[in-house]
Amino acid sequence: MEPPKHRRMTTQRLAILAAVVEGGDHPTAEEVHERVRQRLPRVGLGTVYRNLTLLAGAGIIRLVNLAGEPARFDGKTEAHHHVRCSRCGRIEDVVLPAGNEMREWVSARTHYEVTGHRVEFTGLCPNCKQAARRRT
Amino acid sequence: MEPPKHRRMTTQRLAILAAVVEGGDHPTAEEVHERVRQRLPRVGLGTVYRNLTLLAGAGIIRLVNLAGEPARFDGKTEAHHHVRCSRCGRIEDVVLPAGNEMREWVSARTHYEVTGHRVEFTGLCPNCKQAARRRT
DNA sequence: GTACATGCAAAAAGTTTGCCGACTC
DNA sequence: GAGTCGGCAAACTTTTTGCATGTAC
Repeated sequence: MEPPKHRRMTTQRLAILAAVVEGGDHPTAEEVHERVRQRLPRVGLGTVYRNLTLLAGAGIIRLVNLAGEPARFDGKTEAHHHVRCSRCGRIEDVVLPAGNEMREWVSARTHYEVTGHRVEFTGLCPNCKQAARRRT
Repeated sequence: MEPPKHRRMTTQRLAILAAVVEGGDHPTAEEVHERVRQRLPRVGLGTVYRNLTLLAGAGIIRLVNLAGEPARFDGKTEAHHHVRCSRCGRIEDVVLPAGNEMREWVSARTHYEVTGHRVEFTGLCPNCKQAARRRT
């Protein structure tokens, strides 16, 4: 369970990183796999998953992970959210304003017809706050 | 692909509905299965999925479907969002205010230490807006 | 040379589906 | 009695993992 001490920059890892960053989109692991295989045909899907997870853990790429579909990866690590088309599944970036009327704002900005949004908060519940305090 | 014309209220369907509504929590399909099997031991997981999907489609329960975990179901159908503990996975309800400072507000209201939130918009992209118009 | 990384294949986890007999209306 | 529904098991999709070999440092 110990994380590795040193990272090695292998051909595969570099190609996987490039496939996510240079695409400028939000590929699934499977899509990354296809792209990488055009240059390195022997790369396995397991390797793709391992490296995407590792790169996301290092903060080099972002795990998008929208609900109800396979995970996607994003070369842009700055804070931003996403619009997803409920019909074709297409995903685009959205930078939220601080203020109100978010749906209208997003709709005007992206030319999507925004029909819904989901907000999900994460954090520590009261029990876990205590538990974390004890262990620190 | 045609949906059934008439719904029948079977013992199993009723028990599955009860397991979600009476629990007052956010069970996964597997958890619903366990609860139902205490009274009806021969119920299969497939039946549970079929009925949860059907009930959610009819708007009787809600599919929660947080990112990165198995789908969950919610007996409360009014508009509300969720806080999830990133440590133990516990999920609670949150009703959002219209205004700003959402994270602080959620934190004060739920006693969670809110460390992150995700916002995901859904709708129709420009292409699909046109396509939908054509078909209507 | 040593640890980390890859390839391959098997397995795990979550969900869907096909078939046929059973039950609801 | 017609048509929906449930039980069971198989299949499917996405992701993880074990193991022997390969490779960056």
